[in-house]
Amino acid sequence: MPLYSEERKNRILSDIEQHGRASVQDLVETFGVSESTIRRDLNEMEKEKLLKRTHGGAVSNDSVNFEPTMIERVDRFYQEKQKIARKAASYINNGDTILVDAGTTTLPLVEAIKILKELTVVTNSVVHAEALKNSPHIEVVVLGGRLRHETQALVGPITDQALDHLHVDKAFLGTNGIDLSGGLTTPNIIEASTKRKMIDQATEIYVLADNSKFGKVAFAKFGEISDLTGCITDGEVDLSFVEAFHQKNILLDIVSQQEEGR
Amino acid sequence: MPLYSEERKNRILSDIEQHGRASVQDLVETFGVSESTIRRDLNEMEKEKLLKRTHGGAVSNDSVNFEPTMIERVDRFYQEKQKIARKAASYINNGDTILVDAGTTTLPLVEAIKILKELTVVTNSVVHAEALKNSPHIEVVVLGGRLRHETQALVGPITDQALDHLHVDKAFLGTNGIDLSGGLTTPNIIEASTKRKMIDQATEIYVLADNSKFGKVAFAKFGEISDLTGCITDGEVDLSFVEAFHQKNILLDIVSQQEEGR
DNA sequence: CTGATTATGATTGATTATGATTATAATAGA
DNA sequence: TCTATTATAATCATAATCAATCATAATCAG
Repeated sequence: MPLYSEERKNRILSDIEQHGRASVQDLVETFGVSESTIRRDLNEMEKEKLLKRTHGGAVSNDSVNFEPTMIERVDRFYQEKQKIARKAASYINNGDTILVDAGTTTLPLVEAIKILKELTVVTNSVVHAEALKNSPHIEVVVLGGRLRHETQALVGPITDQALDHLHVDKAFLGTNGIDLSGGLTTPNIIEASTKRKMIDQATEIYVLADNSKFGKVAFAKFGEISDLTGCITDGEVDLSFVEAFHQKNILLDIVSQQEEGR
Repeated sequence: MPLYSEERKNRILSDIEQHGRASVQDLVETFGVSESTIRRDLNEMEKEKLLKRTHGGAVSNDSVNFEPTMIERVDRFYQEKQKIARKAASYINNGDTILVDAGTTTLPLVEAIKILKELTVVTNSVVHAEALKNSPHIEVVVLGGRLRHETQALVGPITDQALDHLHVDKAFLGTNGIDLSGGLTTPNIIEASTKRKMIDQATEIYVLADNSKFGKVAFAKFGEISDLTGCITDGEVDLSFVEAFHQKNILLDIVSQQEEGR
């Protein structure tokens, strides 16, 4: 179902306010409309002083957006994560029940799935839940648990226990390390336990990992590569991984790294 | 059975508020009337500021500027709630494990307790958890559950089940109605169930209720006044309540209305 | 009853949203 | 710098949607 221009503009605006900027190309992909439409939207909103137009996109006009360095830091790999997230979103269908792990890599995913309907999203992240709080057509289920201040993730026995009683079609996890022998790893042992549980409770398991995670092994292991249904990443992936994934019949989806702006 | 136009308009409005949007075509099919009629309805309701018209349909006026309305709602009795919250905070000691119910009345409470140390805060609100995310000396536990978009509260079986395994020293609840015979009530039956569970799992139970809640009875009951340890409120409370609370030996803490300037 | 009012549906020319195209402008790379 | 690439505004075509209008039927007042 197509969005009305009002809705689209609202989402563009919140996207820009959240991330400081947006490119025409990304918005085209996000909303599935033409460049003309996006440009018209941006120009109209600029007239209303809601944002500032730039070549290739627009930036936030809001004085609320302090500290350009902060935006920069958050946005460091924003483009890559955005692309990975959009690709991951393409695996999701209307009516699915999905599980979205906490983490900065999966956060753009919940942004990307806002346009879907009749979706049930289970998450162990307060931030992800907040991002979906104004999407009335998406059923949001938050796993309980102890809030880890470091990662804003909910972890621990309450989380694992909540997962016990749930089963989802697809799980989308982040990881700190993905290695052929070391498997899937993360620095925190309690988060690893929760991630493991997520794998157990999902039919299909996808990992979102930018290419810097490949070949890395962190402290706590939460799964093997063979546990996966697929992995979505970007950039150059070592041939050994490509072969190993192919041999195990695991999907390896690599989004192109064509850079833009800045 | 033909609908009267008023009835149709009401249903269109609730449809839009529920789903955030509606298309002329869908409404035509839903109500079996012509496009002209639907457009007239929508235009009239737009004049009354009940919704926002778009090409092809209409979107909710609330969801478009959800943020301001939410802030507005929070701010409505902000001064009063602030005072009630500060008073409630005085019942909390370092080292306590407390439960804070979702709601606009209890939100200032978590702001007020940030200064305390060694506190464990259990909450069923994503918003409350977010407010505490940068307080590393406070252990935050989020109850899981389905996110109710209307109140941003987590409710349902997952929430209740998470509560099963917890016990807290003090619970701080909001309520929509507090009445001598009607007890404690709230409009939503699922939220009532969660509130009931909270009462069961706490040693001391406090209700935060501004004076407009007294004598009100909402749809779903979650407890009796005799369940309470105390009630913190403001303004003028009817003498019958004062006597009843005194007789049941329940604390009734009334913060004065013109305390501190502004 | 009659005439007025109201709600509705049908018709139609006008308006809007959108995508495609193209010549121009801005940017990046050599 | 100059050139290639990319983004842009301006234009046009088209399909969807709309407002305005009129006709009809139901309802209401007297």
